[in-house]
Amino acid sequence: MPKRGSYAKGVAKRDEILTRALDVVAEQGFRGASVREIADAVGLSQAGLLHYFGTKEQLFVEILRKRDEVDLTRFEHGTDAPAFLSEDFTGLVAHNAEVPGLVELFSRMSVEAADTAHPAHDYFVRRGEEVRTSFASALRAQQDAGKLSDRIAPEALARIFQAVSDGMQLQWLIDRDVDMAAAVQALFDALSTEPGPPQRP
Amino acid sequence: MPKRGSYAKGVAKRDEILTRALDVVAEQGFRGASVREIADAVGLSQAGLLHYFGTKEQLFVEILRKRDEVDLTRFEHGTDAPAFLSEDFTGLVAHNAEVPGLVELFSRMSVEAADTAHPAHDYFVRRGEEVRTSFASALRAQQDAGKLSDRIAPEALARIFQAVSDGMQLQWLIDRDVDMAAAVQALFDALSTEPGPPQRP
DNA sequence: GTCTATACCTAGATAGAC
DNA sequence: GTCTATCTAGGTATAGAC
Repeated sequence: MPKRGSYAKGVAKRDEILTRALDVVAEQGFRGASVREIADAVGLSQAGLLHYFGTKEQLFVEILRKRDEVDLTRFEHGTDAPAFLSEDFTGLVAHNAEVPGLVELFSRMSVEAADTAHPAHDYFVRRGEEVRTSFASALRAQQDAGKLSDRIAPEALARIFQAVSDGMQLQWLIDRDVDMAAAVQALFDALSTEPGPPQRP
Repeated sequence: MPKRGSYAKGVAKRDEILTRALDVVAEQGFRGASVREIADAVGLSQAGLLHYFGTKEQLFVEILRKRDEVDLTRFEHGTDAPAFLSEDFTGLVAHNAEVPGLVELFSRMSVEAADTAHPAHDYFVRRGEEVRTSFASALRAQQDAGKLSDRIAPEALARIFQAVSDGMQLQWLIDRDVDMAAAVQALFDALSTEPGPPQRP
C-alpha cells in the first residue's frame, strides 16, 4: 500500500509517457537512440524523463515491454484457435514493417543485451522463452491436426521461427524492400502438409 | 601506379593488423567496441591505428571483410560438391560459436548499417546478395538431386537460411547454451526428402 | 514533478613532435 | 609511420531552483 496517492499517479504518468514514446519511436526511427530525443518527442526535458525511469537502459526496456503489451492484445486472439499461426504471427511480422524505429530498437538492444549484466538481458531471456513456449504449443496443435510436417519437434521449430523473424528484421533493416512476412509464410507453406502445388514443378 | 614503394608496404601492414585484430576480437569479445581497445590489442596507439583506416567504421568493416575472406578459404570447398550444404554451412555456423567477438561485431554492425549512409551499409547489401546467390544455387542442386523438398523456391529458402543463421546468432548472444548449428541442421532435415524417421512418431 | 544548468565521462578525431 | 597530447562532441546523470 503506497503512502501517498502520488504513487498511482506516477505509474499512470509513466504509462502515458511510454505510450507516447512508443508512437514516436515507431514512426520516426530514432537515429542516435538518445534519451534526449525521446524526451523531446514526449515533451519532457531529459532530466524530467529520467526522473521516471532512472536510466537510459531501463527506459528502453520499458518501451519494449510496452510494445509487447500492445502487440499482445492486438495479435493474440487466443492460442487455441487453429488458425493462430499463419494469421496472427504473420500479421505481427507484417505489422513490424510499419514501425521501423521499433524494429531497430529491438534489434539494437538485442545485441547490447548480450552482456548478462545489461538491464535488458533478463527481458530478452524471458521474452524468448515465452515466445517459444506459446509458439511451440501452437505448432504442436497444427501437427496434431495433421496440417504441419511432424518431421521436426515443435520446440525446435519454434526456435527456428523466432530466428527467422529476428533474422528477417536484420535483412529488412538493410533493405526495406524485403518482405519479412512473405519469408515467414513461405517457410510455413514449405512445411505444411496441405496438397498445394510445389513451387518448382 | 604508386609513386613510392611505401604503398605496397602500407597495404601489407594493414593486412597484418587486420589478421591480428581478427584473432583478438574473435577470442575476447570486445565490450565497448572502441578503436582504443583494438589498438591496444594489436599493439598500436589509437592514433597509429586510425592512420591506416581513417575512421572507426572503416576499420570495423575491414575486419568483417577479412573475416569473410578467411572463412571463405576455410569453409567453401567448391560449390559443386553435393555435400556442400549440410557440411560446409553447418560447419561455418558451428565455428561461429568459437568466435563470440566476431558474432557480436557482425550483429552490431548489421543493425548500425541500417542507415544507407553508414560505411558498412554497402558491405551488408553486397554480402547478403553473395551469400544468398551462392546458397540458392547449392539448394537448387540439392532439389534437382531429389534430396531437398521442392515446395519452396531456392531463392526464398536461401533468404530463410540466412535469416535463421543471423537470428540464431542473436539468440546465442543472449544464451550461449543455444546450439546454432543444431537449429540450422534441424531445418535442413525437416525439409529433406530423406526417409529418416519423423521426430514425432 | 519538472526545469535549467552543469558536472563528468567516454570516445573519436587531429596536431605536431620524433 | 608512430607516438603523445589535446581538442571536441555528445551523452548520461545529478544538483538545485521553482
